[in-house]
Amino acid sequence: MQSGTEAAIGDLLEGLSEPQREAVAHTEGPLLILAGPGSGKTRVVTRRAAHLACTVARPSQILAITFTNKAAREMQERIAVLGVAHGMTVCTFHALCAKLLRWHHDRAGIPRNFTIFDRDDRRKLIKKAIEECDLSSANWTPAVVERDISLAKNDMLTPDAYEARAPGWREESIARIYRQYEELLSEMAGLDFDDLLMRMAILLDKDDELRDDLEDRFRYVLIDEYQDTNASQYGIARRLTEKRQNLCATGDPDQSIYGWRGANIENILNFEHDFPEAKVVRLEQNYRSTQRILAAADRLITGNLKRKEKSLWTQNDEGAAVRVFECETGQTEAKRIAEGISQELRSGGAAREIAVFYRVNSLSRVVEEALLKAGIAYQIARGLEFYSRKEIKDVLAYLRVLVNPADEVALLRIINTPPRGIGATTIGRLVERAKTSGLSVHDLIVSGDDLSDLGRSSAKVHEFGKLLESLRSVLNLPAPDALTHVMGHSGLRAHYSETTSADEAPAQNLDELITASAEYQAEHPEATLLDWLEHTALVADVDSVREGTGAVTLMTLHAAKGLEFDVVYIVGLEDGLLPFRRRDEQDGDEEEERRLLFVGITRARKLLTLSHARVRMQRGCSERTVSSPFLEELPQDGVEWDRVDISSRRGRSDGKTGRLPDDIEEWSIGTLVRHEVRGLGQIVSLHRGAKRTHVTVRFRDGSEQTWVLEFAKLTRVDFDEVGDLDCLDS
DNA sequence: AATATTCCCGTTTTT
DNA sequence: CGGGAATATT
Repeated sequence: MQSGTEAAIGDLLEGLSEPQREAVAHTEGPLLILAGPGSGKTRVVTRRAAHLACTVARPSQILAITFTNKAAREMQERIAVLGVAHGMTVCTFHALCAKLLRWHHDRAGIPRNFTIFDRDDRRKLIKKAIEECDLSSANWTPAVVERDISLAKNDMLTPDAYEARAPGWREESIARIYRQYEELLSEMAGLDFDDLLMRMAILLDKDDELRDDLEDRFRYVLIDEYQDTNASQYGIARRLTEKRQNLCATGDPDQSIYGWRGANIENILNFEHDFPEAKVVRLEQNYRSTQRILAAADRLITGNLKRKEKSLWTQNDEGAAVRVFECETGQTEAKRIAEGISQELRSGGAAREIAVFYRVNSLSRVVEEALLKAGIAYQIARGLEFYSRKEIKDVLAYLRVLVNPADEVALLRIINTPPRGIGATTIGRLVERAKTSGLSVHDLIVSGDDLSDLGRSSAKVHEFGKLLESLRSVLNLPAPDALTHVMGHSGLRAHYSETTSADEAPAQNLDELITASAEYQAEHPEATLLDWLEHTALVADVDSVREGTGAVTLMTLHAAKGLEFDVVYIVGLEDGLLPFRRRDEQDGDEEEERRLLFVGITRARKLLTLSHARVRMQRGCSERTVSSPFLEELPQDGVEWDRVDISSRRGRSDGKTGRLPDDIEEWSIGTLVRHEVRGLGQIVSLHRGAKRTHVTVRFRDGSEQTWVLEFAKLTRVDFDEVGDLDCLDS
């Protein structure tokens, strides 16, 4: 910051386009950077942070907030290269809130040792809340209730506010469950993901002194992916920058893809209204993709009404045509992609520069199988998979209980893991007893007083209590040592080693967890066990994507945001899948789906391939598909349609997708039919609509399924044929 | 109480 | 198809 500063500042402004330079050089006051894909946003943002640190601020006064740990890490690294990172705070919203809430727990009115409840924990607790409200979880699906509560929290609605906003029979019940759930959380000193944000937003709202302190501490705030902020995050952003208005928001309305998580695209659209003094910079030149890829993206996104007009342009080459593969099944689709990738690799392409994106995780399977068969190495962006493994959650649950004894979800997980003779009835009694006595289950167990009514089990429970006591000492150890100790003394290590012959993965995963914690400890020497535990709760899928692994990357379209690859495949461009639509056909947000595809397309630098299958197998049955309307929104020029394997398809070859209408006469209730996958069945109902006929078939196992007749893979079966089929089937 | 078996249900997308 | 829960078995 002293000598050579002039030169350093000069360097930071070097080699930038005019709008980029403007953004980097901006210091005081609100700034909105509308950054199209591949427009060098990260470059601008990191340089601007460095520039601030060289001119008007100390690094410690700069706060940069991202949505994923990966983005935070990358930003930190790229600022470090510029030589000024030290002391800057770069982290995710969730990590920031967790830290601040821990630090200011007394002001927030929560215990210092709160634990973060993940999705599974939350679901268990919601289930419990539903039961305690005397509602049936058959009618009140935990998943649905969970979604509603999460959305309410993202909008910063308390149960009362939620109920007041949309009064009704359903809302009343949800609000009751919500209240009960909050009660349970607070008893257990737990916060879910949404709480981290909402509590922080509320705290900043009401605690002037704290807000003042934080505003003085963080004088320059930068928020990445502003289009994905929800009400809580927006509240935090506003409150943290009230005094100085030094908020720099970067984002792109066309890449807003988290509406389902409560993100409000209006936050970025209204930025200039919120900050009338705001300077707005548009980064529209694309440095990433070929002309043809960019043209496809640009043409597609024009279909959206809710957006800020942007004209994307590039000086890059025209490039190869965008390809559209039409395939017969998901399997042939995957096979063709594997072939394409093989070819790419043979001609010298690097595997790490190739990616496959899909709308839903379940589509990864077919692709994986095809890549495996073709001998192509791949990595999947699923960090969560590791942390959601049984053995890993078991160990972490021990630590959670040690840190926060009130954490009943974790306690019930480990009370009989590994098996120690404490069964369901005993656990039920303990929980009941805790409820009536007002003690936590943990205290009940550890206090050791008369548990004699538990009979033979009381000794085992007592023993478990002693185990917990003896493990307490690990709280002061570094994470790797604590883990080793807990794994050894709890019997988990032995438990998972015994089963080695069948499956050795669990034992290996335990080792891997120790390694991971050691890595973390090395990176953060000051960190406590609690810090590490918090860290494990806040990892995301994308965070696990490593660079330079020499493997093809597979991930969801959501996870792909912010990344780029030379070669990109996007699979499953089928109506209902992309754009995704729920089964109960209340249409989703088509504009958001379009943006999602836009995000996917714009990840590609050189070669883009979109594909769809005419028959898609999902949850065990194959169904006919309709190709995505988005495909028709692509430009005519520069897009090459490839329907090469269509000739190999079975059945009609007249090009019609459904049966002729007069055919329908032959289908009625009682008709015997055969389905490709499910076998023999009988039509039990038939509903004729204007365009489509819905048919419900009951199979021999008693199950029923409904299809659109025109698309169903059903064939009529004659009575005399049935005898034979019967023999075959039985 | 622990293990083996069947059955039932479902999901976008994620911090 | 696959995971988790209810159910059957030892």
